[in-house]
Amino acid sequence: VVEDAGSGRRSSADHDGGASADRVILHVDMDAFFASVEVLDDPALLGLPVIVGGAGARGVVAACTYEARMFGIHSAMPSGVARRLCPSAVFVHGRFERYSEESKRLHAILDSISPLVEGISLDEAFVDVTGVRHLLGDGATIAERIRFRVASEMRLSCSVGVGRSKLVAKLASKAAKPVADRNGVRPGRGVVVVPESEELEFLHALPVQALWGVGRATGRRLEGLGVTTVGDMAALPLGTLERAVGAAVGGHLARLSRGDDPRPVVPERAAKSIGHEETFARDIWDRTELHRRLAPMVEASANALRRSDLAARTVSIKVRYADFTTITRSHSLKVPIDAGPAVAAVAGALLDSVDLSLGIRLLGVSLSGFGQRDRGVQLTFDLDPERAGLGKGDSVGREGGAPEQGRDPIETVQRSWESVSDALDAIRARYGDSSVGPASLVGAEGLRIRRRGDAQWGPRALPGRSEGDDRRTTE
DNA sequence: TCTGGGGTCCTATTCCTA
DNA sequence: TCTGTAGGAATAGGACCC
Repeated sequence: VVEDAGSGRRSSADHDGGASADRVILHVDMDAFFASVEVLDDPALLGLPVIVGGAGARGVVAACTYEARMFGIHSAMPSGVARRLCPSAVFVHGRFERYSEESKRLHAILDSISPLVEGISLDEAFVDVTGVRHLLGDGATIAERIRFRVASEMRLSCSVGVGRSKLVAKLASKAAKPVADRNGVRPGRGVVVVPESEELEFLHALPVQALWGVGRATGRRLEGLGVTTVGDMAALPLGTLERAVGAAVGGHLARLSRGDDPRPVVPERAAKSIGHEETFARDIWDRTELHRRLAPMVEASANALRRSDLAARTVSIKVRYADFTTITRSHSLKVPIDAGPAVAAVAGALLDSVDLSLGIRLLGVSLSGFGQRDRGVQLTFDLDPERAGLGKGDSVGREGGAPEQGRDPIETVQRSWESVSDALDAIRARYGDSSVGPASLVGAEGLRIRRRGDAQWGPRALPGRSEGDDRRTTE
């Protein structure tokens, strides 16, 4: 492991360019993670078909137990379909915070194994163990050790794939998982090791959809070429593949199909965007109402931005119409912003440019184009306050000093709210999220600042019904 | 069957500027 | 000053992942 002097970041590519034949990468994947945590916390659920996700008409399945999978239920399936397939299923609205806790425990275990751990989501991670084999044994031994520790310390189960690359490790962990179908649940192997000598045989037998990057659209296009397995793809001329799916994706897939995947395990990836979005229980046509729904998402996003010590140049909104067509509108500023009112001004203007006549099903806001927060004093060459655009008697705060004249109005909003935002953050850090915030966010139950995962799996209430509050529901 | 919320990455087009 | 061009940035959409 080599420390990169520039970024201070380490990665497994530093060994020898990443393509080494003796790399050993583990992919650790928790089994039915969210659902397993729910069963862990409520043993009465043991052995039942449990679905974590939105129970409302517009909800989807986030995770489910293997007992639910026996009915054909899987993640991302509309909840209505899941309920039809298994009317006796127990729906549980997920608890993001709780899963985050368990995820931290998983990462603590993995971090104690190797410094090269790359989290993919709450429930999976890559671990490069190339450099720790002399201490802990070969890949299979380390994989078994991880499974043992997850079982004994977390009382949960996981599957581990071992291979020379991320691609193979990931597919191997999938092969290690339990399988559920109409005939019942068959336990998985737990650990699957794919040695280099068996790599191509293992890969080529898989359907193309198994490859990371091949979803429904790409899968259909490949099927048009008669390509259904990874082996078919490896046999396809590169030009044909590139014409079918584009140069970048085509080249990438061609390499993967030959087992060529030098991507390193990179700990601590920096975020590139932060945002919130919400599907409404009923479509909304009213512009004022949409602005009202946008406000908490903007406030939460700006808040998250500042917590990460970032500011964003680009503000985007996303609108999904009743017919499911989705559009985005974005605006980039000269100066990065992080104050809620500045973001609100841009997002609000973008929303005003959108036609609402079809009815809006989903609204979201996203911030990107990150730069560091700039709280320094903006110097001006013009020291005469009159000519610098500052009226006589204007008080100049620590962020003041730059001329207001010619400045982007959004930048003016940003500058004037910076101190307030800092004060809000300080108060929230000390007294909690609901201690202070914009008056526009005060609702029936007081002030509530949104957090990631608050609206994870769709609106809770079914259209036409009152808001349901029980976390657990069955029909 | 009717589709969530958090993201990343790629591509095509348009706009701006040198 | 006008025009053509090329490259980069901005914008929008779409595919994909968990």
